[in-house]
Amino acid sequence: MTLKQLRAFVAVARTLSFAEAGTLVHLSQPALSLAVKNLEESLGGRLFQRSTRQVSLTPEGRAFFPLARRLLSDWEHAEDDMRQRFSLGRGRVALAAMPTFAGNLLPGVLAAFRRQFPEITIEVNDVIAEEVVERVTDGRVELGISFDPGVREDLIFELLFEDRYIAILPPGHTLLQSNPRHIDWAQLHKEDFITLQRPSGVRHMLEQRLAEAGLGLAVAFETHQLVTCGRMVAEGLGVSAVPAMSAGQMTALGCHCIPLEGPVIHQKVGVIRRRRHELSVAVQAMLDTLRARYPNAALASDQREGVSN
Amino acid sequence: MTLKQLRAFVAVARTLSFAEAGTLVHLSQPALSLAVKNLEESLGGRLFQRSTRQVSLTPEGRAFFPLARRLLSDWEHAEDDMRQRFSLGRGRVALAAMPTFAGNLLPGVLAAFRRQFPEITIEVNDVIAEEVVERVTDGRVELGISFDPGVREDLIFELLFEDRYIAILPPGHTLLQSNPRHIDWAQLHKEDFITLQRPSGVRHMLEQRLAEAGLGLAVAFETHQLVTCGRMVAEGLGVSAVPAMSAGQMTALGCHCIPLEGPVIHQKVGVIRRRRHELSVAVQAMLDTLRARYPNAALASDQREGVSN
DNA sequence: TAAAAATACTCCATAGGTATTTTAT
DNA sequence: ATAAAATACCTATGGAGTATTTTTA
Repeated sequence: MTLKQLRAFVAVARTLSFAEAGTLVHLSQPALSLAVKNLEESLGGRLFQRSTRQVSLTPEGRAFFPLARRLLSDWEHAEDDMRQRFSLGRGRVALAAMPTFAGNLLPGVLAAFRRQFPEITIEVNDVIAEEVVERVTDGRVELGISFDPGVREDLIFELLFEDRYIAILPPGHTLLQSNPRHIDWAQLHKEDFITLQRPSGVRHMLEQRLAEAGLGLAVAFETHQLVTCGRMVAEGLGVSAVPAMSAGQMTALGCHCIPLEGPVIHQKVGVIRRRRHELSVAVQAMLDTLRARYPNAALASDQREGVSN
Repeated sequence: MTLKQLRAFVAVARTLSFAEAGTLVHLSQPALSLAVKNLEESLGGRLFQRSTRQVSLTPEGRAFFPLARRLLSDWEHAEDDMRQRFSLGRGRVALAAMPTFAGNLLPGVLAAFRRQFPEITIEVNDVIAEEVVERVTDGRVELGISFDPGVREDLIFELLFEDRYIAILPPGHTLLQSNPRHIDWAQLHKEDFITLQRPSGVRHMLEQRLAEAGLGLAVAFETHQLVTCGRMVAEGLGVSAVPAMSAGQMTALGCHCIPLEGPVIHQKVGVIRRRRHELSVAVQAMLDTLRARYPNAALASDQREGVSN
């Protein structure tokens, strides 16, 4: 039993005429005759009762007809589904992003992506940096956006941009009166400091870097959410240091943002994926969207990738 | 997308090796390579991520795998189902039979049939003669067993046997004292007569024939069921005339059976089917079983069929 | 007698095999 | 260096077309 035989059978069963069925399937009448004949031989019995003047289904043919139609339609659906996936007419992107990115920059990325590929469903896992890495590692998501997890045999990290810390202060704060272009960590220490509680990728990263610079944090308040922290600063409860990528959000909350130096703390933010695991077409498209959004990082990451592969 | 390509894909996806998959599908490794390559081209993307040293599924391939397996298994089930039908390994016989036949001779026929084809399901419609004809005519059953419906453009009647009426009397009845080989209708009329109520094929046929012979029925009792009639006779309430094919049943009920003459009333009992409608393989087998059971009628009915076709 | 299916015959596409090359570990 | 997939090339099967025959209403 072959596909062509099945198509031939269905066409003849619909039209009850070999010649007419031929035009339907774009085949000659003898081709249909042969196809049906071979199908009948392969199944071991007649499907049509036919004279040169009339064609009708046998009881077996009648039983086979709905079955055959179903087989063909399932076949075509499956084929279509796969073609759609490959042509980005459908598909799914599962990604994880750390909250600072997910809440600030990701929405813009997703909007751009969705404009281009409206049929692709997107699942965003808004989890802390460590969890992002974990979810990529065990395959729950194909893509992660987080800090550089360091050299890992099983992962590829591709830099998108280097983030840095900025200070957030209440508008009109004394430190701002001289209208400085930046302020130092040392200056910030004299103020009530609000920070994020552990376990937070941001907090962890921050402490590590400050320790390297010989500085510690004198913490007045701790919060769980960056939003809360921002609001507390805006209300004049203290000052804080947050990743630059959340500057927009902080300003919106009523904070004043200003670059932090002495030292400038950089952290690599990029895309993490599994090594030796091909990305689905949809996820590849998402990765391309991300790259297009952060073209300045392209050179560095390309080199990095070249080495790793 | 072709069947062979799908089989190739599934084989490779199972083994994750083109060479090994080859042995599974009885194909050479290059054949598999080509098949998968063509499938990928037809779908518009890669299904496997492969180097010469290792083969793994792409995300799309992983999504396609269960789909492909399902398509193949549905395909094979459908094929199998049809082959089974044709080889009588499965199938269905829907037939209608008038009660006298259904209750007396049919069980033996069905037992023989079932011994030979245990996988065929049988649906018996135990309905009066007229209803048998109707159910065959409108296609609710493929086969009917009843009286000859007469010349019909849309039906074929094939004689199985000629039934005749027999008298049933209580054991030790006066008519039996001379131990006769047969008795006459006229003799029966002097007794209390028990008959079947209208509408019954048997009763109808009987009255028609008696009227032709110039006889009427003086009915003492009427019943709906042949069994009731038999039991009433056995209890000495009267006598009756029933089709010979129910002789076994009547004897079992305690009646004495004896041929009825003056006149001998014959009625053709046979198989009715639709003209110009092929029988399913299963029903054809049932028809053959019936013919084998009544070989004496074969000659006559073959002639009849020769004329009618 | 005419219309439609079956058959005959030819040709070409493609699937499959063998031999060989390429590639990654 | 080796094992496995890809490629090259050839052959043969079978599917599709045209022309023709057969059949039945």
